[in-house]
Amino acid sequence: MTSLDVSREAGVSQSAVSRAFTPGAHISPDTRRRVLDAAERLGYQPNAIARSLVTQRSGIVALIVGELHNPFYPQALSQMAQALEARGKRALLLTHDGRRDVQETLDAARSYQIEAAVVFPTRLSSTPPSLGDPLTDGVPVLLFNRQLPGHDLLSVSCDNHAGGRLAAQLLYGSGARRLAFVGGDPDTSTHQDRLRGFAGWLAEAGVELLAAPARAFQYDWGMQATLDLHTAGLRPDGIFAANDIVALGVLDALRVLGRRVPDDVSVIGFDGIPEGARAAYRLTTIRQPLDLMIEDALEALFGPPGPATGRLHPGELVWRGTVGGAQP
Amino acid sequence: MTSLDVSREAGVSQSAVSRAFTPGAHISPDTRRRVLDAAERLGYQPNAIARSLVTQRSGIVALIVGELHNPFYPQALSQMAQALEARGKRALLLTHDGRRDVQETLDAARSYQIEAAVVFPTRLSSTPPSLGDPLTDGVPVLLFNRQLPGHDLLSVSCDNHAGGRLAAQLLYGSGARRLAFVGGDPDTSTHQDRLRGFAGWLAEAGVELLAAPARAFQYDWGMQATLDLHTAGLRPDGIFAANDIVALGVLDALRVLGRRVPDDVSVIGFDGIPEGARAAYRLTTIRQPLDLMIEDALEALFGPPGPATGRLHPGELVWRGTVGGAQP
DNA sequence: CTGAAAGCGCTTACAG
DNA sequence: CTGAAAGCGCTTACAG
Repeated sequence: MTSLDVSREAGVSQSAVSRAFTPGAHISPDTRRRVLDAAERLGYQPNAIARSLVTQRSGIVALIVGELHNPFYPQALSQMAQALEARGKRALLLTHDGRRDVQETLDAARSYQIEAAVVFPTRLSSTPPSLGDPLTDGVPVLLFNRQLPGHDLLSVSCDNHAGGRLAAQLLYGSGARRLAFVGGDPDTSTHQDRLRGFAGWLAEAGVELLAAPARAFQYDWGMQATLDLHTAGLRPDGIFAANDIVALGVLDALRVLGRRVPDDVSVIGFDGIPEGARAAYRLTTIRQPLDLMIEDALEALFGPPGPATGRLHPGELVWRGTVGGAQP
Repeated sequence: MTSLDVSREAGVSQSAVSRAFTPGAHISPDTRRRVLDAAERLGYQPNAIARSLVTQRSGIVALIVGELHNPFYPQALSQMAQALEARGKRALLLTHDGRRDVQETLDAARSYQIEAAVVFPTRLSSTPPSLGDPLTDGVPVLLFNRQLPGHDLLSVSCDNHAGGRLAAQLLYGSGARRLAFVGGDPDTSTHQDRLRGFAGWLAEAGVELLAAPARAFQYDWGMQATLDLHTAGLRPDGIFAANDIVALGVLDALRVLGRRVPDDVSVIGFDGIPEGARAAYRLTTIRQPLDLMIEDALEALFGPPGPATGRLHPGELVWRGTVGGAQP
């Protein structure tokens, strides 16, 4: 079923059929009606592939995702896909398992004439050399929630550094003085920036950072790190977890250890995943403004050229039950 | 950068360039080498859009997802995308918010000449009339983990009915006699089949089903339903939750109520999400064999025509700590 | 406003 | 094995 079939059915030229489906094309309302009716009868739909070929605009945006352990990312992914649809774009989903190069995945995507690519974090740091300019080569590439120093890629992130400072301030404000950071993947900018902010504020306040073990953004790790901390006799009274998933592990470990939250120890996370709101946790956290970040990402990719890199969005404090003292 | 550019660089015809990139094409190793080298130098990649147009095979498969509240689905989605890539297909991600018709989403996808579509469940039941044959119209459509009676769609599911029976048997085996089902979305086949299996087995055993409240596949609902059950004085000693997410809510409610698991009450879930394995839950559950289901889905879509509908995979018992008695 | 025609970048008979 | 040519289903100057 092609536009030619429709043109015959409607008694017009094939060009007219094309115009009827092109918003803003010069075509009389009457002709458009006839074409649309004929198309309806025949169940015709324009072939987006053919259109892409001639217009040189595929309308396709690559979404590259790694492991989806952290519930923050499926949500980001699905909201991004929706936002893309709202702009008339299509999302091509590509997975990246961390073993191969992101560049390879991008190359594969590029054969579909993608207009842009959004990379959702995995352990990006392991492959920076290849993530240089050749990658962008024509298509804008945006890192969501990661930054790669020394590379000229677009990027939209939460202000992790400021979030780290805020976490320190809040924990300090709750009265805690024996403070620990339970990190995530130490090779990621999110981990690094949050830690820098946290440690920086503490240093300025003259408070020692008790410990900062790091390994992975995972529940199990949060639990184990907390257990280890106590085995080592460190017994912090304030813990900043690198993200919410880790924080949940921290909280469950504290439960096992019999330490009361927030009476004995205050805990704060980062991300704002729905799970943290559950009655079993009531996690106080710094929420990433996902809606804004996604809007901004699309703006960076498709809007007028602006600052090429590192758009930062302040996190929002979500005050629940795991940090002691009064809400600031 | 087109095949013509490469042909000039390599000193061959444009056809030769095409053949060099077509596996199994008749081309001398020498010519192929020359072309590939030239392509490498110029950074050429075949245009998949143009290829799709002429071969009439886009290699694109639509993945239609709704809300991703249940962590089971992001995982299914990402594994499906990977499995597709392994077969040389591409995943076009489309969202379906439940307000609009699935048919609309599919129509939009079809303009990209998709070769197949996989629909991940949302509240599908609300739109059955439109999910008829016109939808399949050329492209095979597969419902993942849902069945739509009266429609001739492909479908791959866990054997929910058998799973429900197993849950009843296990709970009964643990000594429980006051049994409740905490349902999910009552309009879905997963909810319905699990309940039928559960209630059926109990009926045969002559055990009364205490209650079967249902609303949504969500943590909060699991919690609320359990609280309600106890407020109503029902105090079950065995609970089958419609899925794991609901089961976690059930467990947290029981914790709040001070009822010990599995001493006072046994709980079993369905799905096998990683979260259920956490120390805070140790949920006994019936795991859906995701890998097998995905393989089977691809087989149904791209393999030789087989039984058109309703492939069922038995769930696997994952014995952890929330059902009393010995492991069967 | 409308139609005939060129052309987007490929694949694939066809002839050699 | 190789090249010239037709054609996939569209959009878009171009002329009317």
